[in-house]
Amino acid sequence: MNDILEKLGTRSVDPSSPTPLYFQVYNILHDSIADGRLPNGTKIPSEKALAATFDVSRITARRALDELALKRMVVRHRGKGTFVEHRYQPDTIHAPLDDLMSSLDHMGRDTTVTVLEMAFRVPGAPVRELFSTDDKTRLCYTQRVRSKEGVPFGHYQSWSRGFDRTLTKRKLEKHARLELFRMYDIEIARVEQSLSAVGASPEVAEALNIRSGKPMLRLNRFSYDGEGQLVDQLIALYNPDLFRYHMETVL
Amino acid sequence: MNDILEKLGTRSVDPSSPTPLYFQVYNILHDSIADGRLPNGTKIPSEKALAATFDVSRITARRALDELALKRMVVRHRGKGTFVEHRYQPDTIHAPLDDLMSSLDHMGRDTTVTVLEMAFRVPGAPVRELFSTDDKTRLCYTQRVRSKEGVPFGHYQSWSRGFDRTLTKRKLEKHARLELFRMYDIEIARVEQSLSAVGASPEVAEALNIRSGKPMLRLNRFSYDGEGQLVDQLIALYNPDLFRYHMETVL
DNA sequence: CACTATTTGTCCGTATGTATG
DNA sequence: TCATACATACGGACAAATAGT
Repeated sequence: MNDILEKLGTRSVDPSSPTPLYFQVYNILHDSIADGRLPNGTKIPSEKALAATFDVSRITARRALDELALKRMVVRHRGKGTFVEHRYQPDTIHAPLDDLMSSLDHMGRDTTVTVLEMAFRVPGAPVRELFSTDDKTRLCYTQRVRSKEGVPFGHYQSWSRGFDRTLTKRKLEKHARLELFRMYDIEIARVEQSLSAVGASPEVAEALNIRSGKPMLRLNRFSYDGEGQLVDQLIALYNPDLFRYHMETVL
Repeated sequence: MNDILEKLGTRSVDPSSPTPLYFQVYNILHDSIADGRLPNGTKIPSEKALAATFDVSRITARRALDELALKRMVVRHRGKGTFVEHRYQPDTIHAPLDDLMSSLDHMGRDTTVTVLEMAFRVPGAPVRELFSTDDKTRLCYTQRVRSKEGVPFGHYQSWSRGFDRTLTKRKLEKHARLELFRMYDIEIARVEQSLSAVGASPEVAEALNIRSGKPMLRLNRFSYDGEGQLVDQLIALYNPDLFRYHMETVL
C-alpha cells in the first residue's frame, strides 16, 4: 500500500506554482501509469491517502483522479477504490548512445514513420540565417512522427537544402534519411548533434497524444557539407516514457 | 522587431491547458532570456504585439511581463518599452557525448560542486530492491549541485554501497567520483546509462534557482561490480538552458 | 442480520486566482 | 481601473456502495 506511494517517485507538488495543484497531482499519476510503474489493475491510494501524501485537500486529489478517469486511464468504483486501466504497455525503445548517428535512422524495422507535412517554402529569418539563404529561396520542410506498434513516440521537424520536387511523402516514409541524402546526391561531411530537454508544444502534444508542456527529450542535429554549408537541420522530440538513449560500458 | 518574435521559437500557448495563459507566455519569454536568445538590452515587443502573436488579451501579455519584471529579468519604462536585464550570461556547457563516462567527472576545472546532503541511511523499498539489501542496511546517500561561475546547472542525487564513515562532504567536493571509488576500493566493472527528460521538482528547482516543473535533461547511471551487483545509482538533472550534451561527427 | 470502517459521490459556502472587455 | 465571469482550492457535511467482522 505504502509501496505504491513510493513508486510515484520523490516528486511532490509545489503550492507556489501557478500550475493548478490538481494538475500537478494528475501529471505525477499520469506519468507513473504511462511509463508502467503503476501497471494495469493496480489499486491507486484513496483520495484521502493521496491528499495526505501530497499535502492537498481531498477535493484536489479527487479532481486529479476524476481527470484520469475522464482520460480512461483509471476506473473508479464507489466503496472499492480507483484502479489503473490502460490497454497498451509497449516496451520503452532504447537507442544506443555510442552509435547515435546511424542508430537514429536504422532505429528499427519495427518502427514506422508518418509524414504530417512536406512542403517547399521560404523559412523564417532565424532559419534563413543558419542556411545563409535569401528571402526567396525555398527549402524542404518536413514534419514527421515515428511510432512503434501504433504508438507515436517521436516527432521530427526538419529543414533541408538540396531536395527537389521529385521527393514525395512516400519516399520519406519508406527510406531512411541517410539513404535519401545519397539518392539526391547530397553530401554530408560533418554532423553536429546536441541533446537537451524542452516542454511539448500543443502541436507536438497533439501529434504524440500527450499533454502539452510535458518534458521531452530533444535532439538537435545540424548536418554540413564539405564547404561547411548547412544542408540539413533536424529537431527531434522524444516522449521520455517510451524512448530513451541508452549506453552500456564495460570497463 | 518581427525578428525578435521569431527568436521566441515556434512555441505557442495552449488555451485548453490548465496552466494559466500568462504563465505559459512568461515561460516562453523567461526561457528565451535565460538561454541567451534574447540578450541583455534587447527590447521586448510591446504588450499589444505580444498579445497579437500569442493570441491572448493584452492584460495576459502584460501580466507575463510584470512577472518577469518582478523576477528582475526585464525592466519596464512607461512610454519606452520593456528591456532585457540579466546579469550573468554564462556559456552553455557542452559535454562530449562520445566519452560520456569520464567527461562527467572531469567535466571541467572551472565547475564547482556543493554537497547539499550526505548521510548513511536505509533507502526506501524501490531502491532496496535495486541494491538487493534488507531493510536494515544503510547506504550512502548524497545530494549535490554543480555550478559554473557561481551559477548552478546540475543536480545530483545518488545512493552508493561501499563507502564508510570516513567519507566527508569535503572529500566529495574535492574529488571526482571515479577517484573516490578508487580510494575506497570500490570496483566498477560495468556502467549503464540512459538519457531522458523530466520536470523539475520543487526541491531541485530551488537548488538550481529555476521554476519547478521546468523540463530538465535527466541522466540515470547504474554502476555494477564484477559480480553484477549494483554499487552506485545516480540521477543527474541538468538545466537545458545552461548545459547540453554535444557530439560532433566527421564523416 | 446488524455494525463498522473505508471509499467514492454529491452538496454547501467561501476565498482566491485567472481572463476578458 | 472596474466589473464580470469562470476556475481553483479549501473545509466540512452527508449519502451511497463495498467489504469484513
